[in-house]
Amino acid sequence: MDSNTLQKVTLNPRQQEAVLHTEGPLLILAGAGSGKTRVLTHRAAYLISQGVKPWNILAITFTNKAAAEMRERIDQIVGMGSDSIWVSTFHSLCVRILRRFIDRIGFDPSFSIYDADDQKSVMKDVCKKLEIDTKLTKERTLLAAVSRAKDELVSPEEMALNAGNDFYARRTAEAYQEYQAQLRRNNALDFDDLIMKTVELFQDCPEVLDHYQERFRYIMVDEYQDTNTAQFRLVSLLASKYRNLCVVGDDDQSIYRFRGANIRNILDFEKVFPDAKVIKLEQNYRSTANILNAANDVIRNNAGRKDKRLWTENGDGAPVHLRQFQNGFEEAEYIIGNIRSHIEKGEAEYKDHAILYRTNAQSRLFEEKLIYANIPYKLIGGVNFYARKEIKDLLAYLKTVDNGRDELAVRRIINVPKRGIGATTLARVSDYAAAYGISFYDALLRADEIPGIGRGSAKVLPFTVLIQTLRAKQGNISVSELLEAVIEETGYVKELELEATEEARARIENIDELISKIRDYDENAENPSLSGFLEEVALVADIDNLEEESNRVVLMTLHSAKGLEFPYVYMAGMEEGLFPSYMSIMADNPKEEIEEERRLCYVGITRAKKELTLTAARQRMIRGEIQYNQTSRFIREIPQECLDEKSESPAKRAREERETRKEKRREAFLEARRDFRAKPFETAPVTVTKADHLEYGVGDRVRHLRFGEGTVLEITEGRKDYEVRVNFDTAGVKKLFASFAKLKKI
DNA sequence: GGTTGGAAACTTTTT
DNA sequence: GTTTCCAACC
Repeated sequence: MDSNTLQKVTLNPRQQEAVLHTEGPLLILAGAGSGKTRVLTHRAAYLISQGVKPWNILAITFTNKAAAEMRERIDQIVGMGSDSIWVSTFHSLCVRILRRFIDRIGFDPSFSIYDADDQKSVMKDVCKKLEIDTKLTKERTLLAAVSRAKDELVSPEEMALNAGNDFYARRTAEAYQEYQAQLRRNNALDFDDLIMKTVELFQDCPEVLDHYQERFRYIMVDEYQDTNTAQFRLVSLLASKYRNLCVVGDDDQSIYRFRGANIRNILDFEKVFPDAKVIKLEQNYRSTANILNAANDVIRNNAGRKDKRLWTENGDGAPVHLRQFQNGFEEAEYIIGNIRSHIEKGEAEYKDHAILYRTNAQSRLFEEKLIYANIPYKLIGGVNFYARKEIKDLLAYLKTVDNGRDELAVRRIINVPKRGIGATTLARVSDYAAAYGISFYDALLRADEIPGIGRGSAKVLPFTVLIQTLRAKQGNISVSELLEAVIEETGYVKELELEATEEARARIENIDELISKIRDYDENAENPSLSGFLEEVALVADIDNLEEESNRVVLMTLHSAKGLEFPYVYMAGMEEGLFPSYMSIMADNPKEEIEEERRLCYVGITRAKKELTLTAARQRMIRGEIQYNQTSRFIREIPQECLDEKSESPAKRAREERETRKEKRREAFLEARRDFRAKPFETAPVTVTKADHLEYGVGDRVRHLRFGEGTVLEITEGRKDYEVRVNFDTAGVKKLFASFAKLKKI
């Protein structure tokens, strides 16, 4: 590709400039919807056309999903050699580097990666050991302090020095130190360590740094506004030799300050790299003018931002809709009704709609209403699939097989299933391990030598025999066979089958999904290995599972929505105290915190392509208490002329009716949700699974979640699904799709 | 050593 | 309203 062909691929002048500027530092300030991924991918293609070797290019993103997307788009325009370009998230890049070189800084390359749950267990242990009263100082607070320190590349020793005579600061530093010691004993790193240790490695081993500097001569960083100090240092170290660093970001979309993102990284880029070229992309290709004006006028209220204003050649479009309701139920009902009317009129598909909210807790109401309305949806966020108990249990077996020093994993499963090994026995084992300087698991292997264990050792034996057998098999069998062996030997699924509750069934389904995920891994990974699989698992985020092909309404937090776009966007819960959150209003530095909330609002608004609807409720149940909230200040910041405001009439349904039905519905909801939720690892992009047969036929009596009982009038077989016509006793005749309706024969 | 019930805490966002 | 934790019981 030369600069002439570049003209043909419809890049605007600013975008072209960014693509053509290949040498030296470059800051691209890319407003929402301004085509930055386009620029990045074309830039990669242009670099290669100029003779740059594909393997000398590194592109860093924050999520696997973004990385996969960029990879795909680069493949499309680059063709040959594109797969040698490294497109990676910060975390997987670091893991890859550390697996190869971490022994240089005294770690074992087979380290485990600890998630938030694991971190909490470790910190709990630390508090016990240091006699920190967790009623006064929460593990969470300590972990947050540790995380912040790591984001800022502050070591435990430095933290101790900085603490001076402040008692709490000193205790925190002690906890940090002990926490690191425990991780090291378990041969584990937490998320923040992945970045910090890589920086440490680069600083301590110039030859390793040089190796990667030579490797990555051209570096691009996406979502630069979300980098923290450690990530910034990492990138600067890598780029310091050839100085070909291109960062793309939008200071107005910086929404991860709470996670350590340092907005100064983008605001001060030109100070750190005085020779940096700065290019602003302000033309928006995504939204209508009304939506854009709303966004511009909201964000304008923030101080200390880079000056820019998005514009578009698109038409005004519909006004931004604003609706206020009596409560959250009506809000949800309205939104779902609105979505349904788009579908019925044939204006849009399910997947064209996204419902965005501030907190995960708000999703439940929408889920309920969507189920009743027979609308397929995909929920992003909440409890991560890999954080579920059953999944963590099984993974802990695999981790124990993989890394015997991961004491946390061993302790997690030593009594799963129940083996009758008590706290006393475990304490003795622990003491023994400490006394002989061996790992917890190795101490278990010598259980019969441990004094004071008595019968305990007989109980430990079957466990160690199981693990040893699995270890012997490892290498000869695939990862999925290993997991199946674990399930078989432990009787994990059998036990759940015996329980026969709704919850147990859901757990079994999750396990089935884990099995298919591992099979998928075995078949598709380049070099499938147990450690490789565990690593992949540790680094996925829920958003990575959002498949564009699947036709479902999407539910997620405003944070998760960054980088996505939808024709119809609903921002729910636009209330003071909820959004902006109570926490931000009451913070020590409310100005800054509210500015962050405002950026979040800006992100939400700019997700919409065609129509944006803002909703609020006058009263809302929060933690079982009713709260009365005013509409969000952000609504008031939107100019009247882009708004179309209507107040909706009170609820049609009586409240008492809700109360009496509540219990029944809860059960039904839990059951339906289990079937309804999109499977995290659906391999085929089908949206419905047509059943082999239906358990009911014409003339049968059936029950529907919302419509109650009725008689089946007709069943027609479509290509993808059965269409069932039912005459409901109270609701009349309805046409339903079998896979969504979940009709039960009675 | 395991089970159970009730109190307490929790909710801002997550790679 | 839901989840987590802990003490008292079996």
